[in-house]
Amino acid sequence: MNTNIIYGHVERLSELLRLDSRTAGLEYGLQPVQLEVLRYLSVSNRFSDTPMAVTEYLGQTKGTVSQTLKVLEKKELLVKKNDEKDRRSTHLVLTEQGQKLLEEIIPSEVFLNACKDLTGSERKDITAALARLILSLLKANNMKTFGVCKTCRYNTRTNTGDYYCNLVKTALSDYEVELICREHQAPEGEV
Amino acid sequence: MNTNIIYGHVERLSELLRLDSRTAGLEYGLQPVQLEVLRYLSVSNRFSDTPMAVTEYLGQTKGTVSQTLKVLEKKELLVKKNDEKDRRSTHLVLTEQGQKLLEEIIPSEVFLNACKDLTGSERKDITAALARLILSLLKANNMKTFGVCKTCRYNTRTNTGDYYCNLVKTALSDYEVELICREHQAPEGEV
DNA sequence: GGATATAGTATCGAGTAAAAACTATCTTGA
DNA sequence: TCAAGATAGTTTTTACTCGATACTATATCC
Repeated sequence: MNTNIIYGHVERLSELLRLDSRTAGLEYGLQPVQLEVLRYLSVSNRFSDTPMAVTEYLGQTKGTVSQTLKVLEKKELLVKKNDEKDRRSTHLVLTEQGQKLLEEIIPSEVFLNACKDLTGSERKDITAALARLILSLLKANNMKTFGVCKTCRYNTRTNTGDYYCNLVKTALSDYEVELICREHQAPEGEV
Repeated sequence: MNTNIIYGHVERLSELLRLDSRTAGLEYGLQPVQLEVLRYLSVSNRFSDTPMAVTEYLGQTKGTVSQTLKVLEKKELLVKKNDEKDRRSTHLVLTEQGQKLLEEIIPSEVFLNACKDLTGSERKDITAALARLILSLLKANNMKTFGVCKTCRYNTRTNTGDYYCNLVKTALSDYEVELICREHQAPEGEV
């Protein structure tokens, strides 16, 4: 029964966000999914900024995602850059305009007002609760966690203190370890 | 900044639920919104089971909702009954088939598995956190709370112990006070 | 070096959602 | 009391989402 209540709440919250997102994107002619893609790309690292990564993130089909990206490209909110090593693959980079638009629209005025209504400890609780639920859902869906490198089991530090990814065998900058990676794996033992 | 993280989490959760809902409804040819309408109607009271109430709940336009309802009616998951007093108004009643379908599909297997992963206290925390966030969002959107009569300021008890709504001036059964009402108002002081 | 896997695109069809125009009924106020 | 306006709901049109399917191009694996 408890589960039913949680489901109901998540459904309600989901609908409210969709409404908010739809309204926020409206004046720029952007759909909820398009905003979501922009937000994802703004925080994804260089191994995770491809159409296929977006596809996995959204859980949609690649054809659908391809369409969405085409629209965003046409609106000049992102550009496609060929991968130098793998010529099948393209990287999606937000344009300055795209980055700016995203910062303007999200979070929306309404969402910010809603958060103002919360105390600091409420925000902390809510953040933790959401993260916990998302993790369980991802696990149940056999979906990847899309966490940032800093929290990944593959991330290590060299004796000079630099970050190094053991999966792709590459050094990562202080900036990069804060970005989302499609290969992210929680440390063993955690969930 | 905290706010940005919350927004991101809600967006992610929202996308995951949508995916779940889409998958769950797929084999019955039902869309996420349609499931949402069915779920709402299954827990709404006799003042809140009209197309207009659904419209308010979803935050969509009445034309859109009218389309959705038409589909559900055609699938024989609900029937429309004329209001006896106000002939403009119709009540939406789930058919046995509709009720059964809803119970079968929602929450989905995947969602249930995700919840199994949570401890009792985690569930409690998550439920509370979601409720808190939803309330703030509704407030910021100037939307109604859609709570159950039992928690409404208009709900009172007569000296015989029966429930009575001071807004619509009607007695309510023990069953009815557990249903959602579109006129729901939190007691004064609470948010 | 040929089979297979992977990244991505193009097209089509079913469905969502808003906007605007419409009907029917109810309420209100001069 | 009856005309004006408010309310409940439908229909039509248009733009967009998303999945399915079929397609091209490149990479990988025996």
